[in-house]
Amino acid sequence: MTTRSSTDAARVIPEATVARLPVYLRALTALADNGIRTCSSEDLATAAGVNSAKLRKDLSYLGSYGTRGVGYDVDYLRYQIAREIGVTQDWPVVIVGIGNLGHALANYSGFRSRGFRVVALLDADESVVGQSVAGVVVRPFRDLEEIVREHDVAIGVIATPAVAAQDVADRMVAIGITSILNFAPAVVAVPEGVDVRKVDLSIELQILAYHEQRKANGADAAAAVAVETGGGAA
Amino acid sequence: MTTRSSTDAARVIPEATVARLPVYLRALTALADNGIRTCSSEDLATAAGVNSAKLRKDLSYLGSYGTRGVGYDVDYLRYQIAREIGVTQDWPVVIVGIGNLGHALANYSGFRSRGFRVVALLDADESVVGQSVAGVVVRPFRDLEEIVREHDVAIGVIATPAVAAQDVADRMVAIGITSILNFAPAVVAVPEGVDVRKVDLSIELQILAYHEQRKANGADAAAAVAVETGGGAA
DNA sequence: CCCATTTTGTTCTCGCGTTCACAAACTCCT
DNA sequence: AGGAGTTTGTGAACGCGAGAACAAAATGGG
Ligand SMILES: NC(=O)c1ccc[n+]([C@@H]2O[C@H](COP(=O)([O-])OP(=O)(O)OC[C@H]3O[C@@H](n4cnc5c(N)ncnc54)[C@H](O)[C@@H]3O)[C@@H](O)[C@H]2O)c1
Ligand SMILES: NC(=O)c1ccc[n+]([C@@H]2O[C@H](COP(=O)([O-])OP(=O)(O)OC[C@H]3O[C@@H](n4cnc5c(N)ncnc54)[C@H](O)[C@@H]3O)[C@@H](O)[C@H]2O)c1
Repeated sequence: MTTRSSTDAARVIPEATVARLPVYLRALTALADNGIRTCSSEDLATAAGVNSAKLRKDLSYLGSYGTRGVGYDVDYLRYQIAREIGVTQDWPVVIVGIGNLGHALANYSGFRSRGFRVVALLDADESVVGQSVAGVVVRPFRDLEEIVREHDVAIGVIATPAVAAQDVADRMVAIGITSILNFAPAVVAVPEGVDVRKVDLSIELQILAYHEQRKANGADAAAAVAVETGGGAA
Repeated sequence: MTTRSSTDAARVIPEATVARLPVYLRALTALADNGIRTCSSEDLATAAGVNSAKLRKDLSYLGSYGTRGVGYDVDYLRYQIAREIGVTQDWPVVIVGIGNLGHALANYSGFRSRGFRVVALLDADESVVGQSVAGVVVRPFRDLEEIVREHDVAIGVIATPAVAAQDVADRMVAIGITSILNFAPAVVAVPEGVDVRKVDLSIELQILAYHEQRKANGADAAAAVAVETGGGAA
């Protein structure tokens, strides 16, 4: 009824699983680097920091790539996960906003090794444009459309101040970018069909602070109770 | 029965809600900056990028800080959320690994304005130690204990290469740090009672790549079907 | 060749989070 | 004062994800 290959029939991978596949991929790469050719779900789960039942369930959404009684072939599974995620070829990426963070991102070697290729660095500030960062010359933001068309870019990274984030996102969307990674602490609205993921340092720290405060309060309360009951640990 | 204040009686805030409180806090700050003194759950939900039912339910875990028929007082709610998260005072933070990313973090002004204060920058590389970054002199990693004791630091940030992450984390935990924000692409194991949060650029990009690939495949499949059925949209 | 052992793939159950829908509570206008 | 109009706070239904538990499949030894 369609020309689809049998491998993608009705496969809907849960979002929670999709978010873990890259972790498994990284763990498998680490195992391979250590010369390990086969591993059990237990081994891989430990390396990835999850429990083995969850790991097996996640992998089962991709297909049956293990061998019962044996485990998984590291290289084979690695390839299958990479194929599923879509990082067997490199994705071209543009970074907009070459300030403190943009510089760090441009210098990040992990991009290339994990399925991405920075094809351009863009900034609106004329004093930044023309600088060479990590061997790439920063180009003016207005060149975005030309670059996106030339390299068929689908993924854009926003590393501008928060006030500029929505404008940059709007421009990206208008030009045809359909996936955005946003480092600016701002909610960006995009039309249906465009994915936005947010990386927010302050939020992460504030979540830690919340739990830290609870730990302190809990300790206080426990101490208070201990005093009241006259109880003392051994 | 205890000396606890009435405000923390049996309040267990769901983790998903905790993760959104910082977003609400930021949205409220933005509203306040625009001179808005009161807002409805609908307004705030829009600013925070969530739906209003979820927002109200989240806020209800903190208490009843709104007024029916009116909405929320922006400053009052902002204070209540900040108090709940624990960012009414600043948390001292140390950053370990002053490379590309560490530099960007050290220069990030958003720390200070959101409840955190960088008390030290640390690195194991002697050629980095002594450099002044964002007005702070980088100190040798071995000074960690002294600094943590002096400033009563509970939160540490890891921005070292992946291979060093576990060692750094172990050292932090040994010294008494109980919350870690890890930027290195590595799973770090910590004892119970220590919180670790991970920020991983590559994982975020790979998740985007997965959906991007699906969009492409979906379009292909739709096109294939269109061809097969002889169907053509207007 | 058969059986014990290992390890996967899957089913089932439980709990959490999201969303809907509405009663309660407040304001403002007449 | 009373009623119309708003908006909050929450009870209930639903769906998804986590984890336990087990059947199916492969290996290797006797
Ligand atoms: N530095 C960090 O470690 C860090 C951490 C977390 C979040 N962030 C966030 O990341 C973003 C960037 O941070 P930063 O420290 O690099 O800021 P920055 O001010 O150093 O750099 C921002 C860059 O964006 C450029 N820019 C501004 N408006 C633009 C536009 N409309 N189009 C294109 N480029 C534009 C500026 O010219 C500048 O070069 C900010 O939103 C910040 O809140 C930074
Ligand atoms: N640069 C980025 O934009 C980026 C993005 C995502 C993730 N990361 C990750 O963040 C981490 C840092 O990235 P980077 O580009 O800044 O790397 P980098 O190599 O520039 O900096 C790492 C720093 O850590 C120091 N270091 C190494 N071992 C240490 C130890 N045991 N104790 C203390 N300090 C030590 C090094 O001296 C160096 O200064 C890496 O794990 C990287 O994968 C970086």
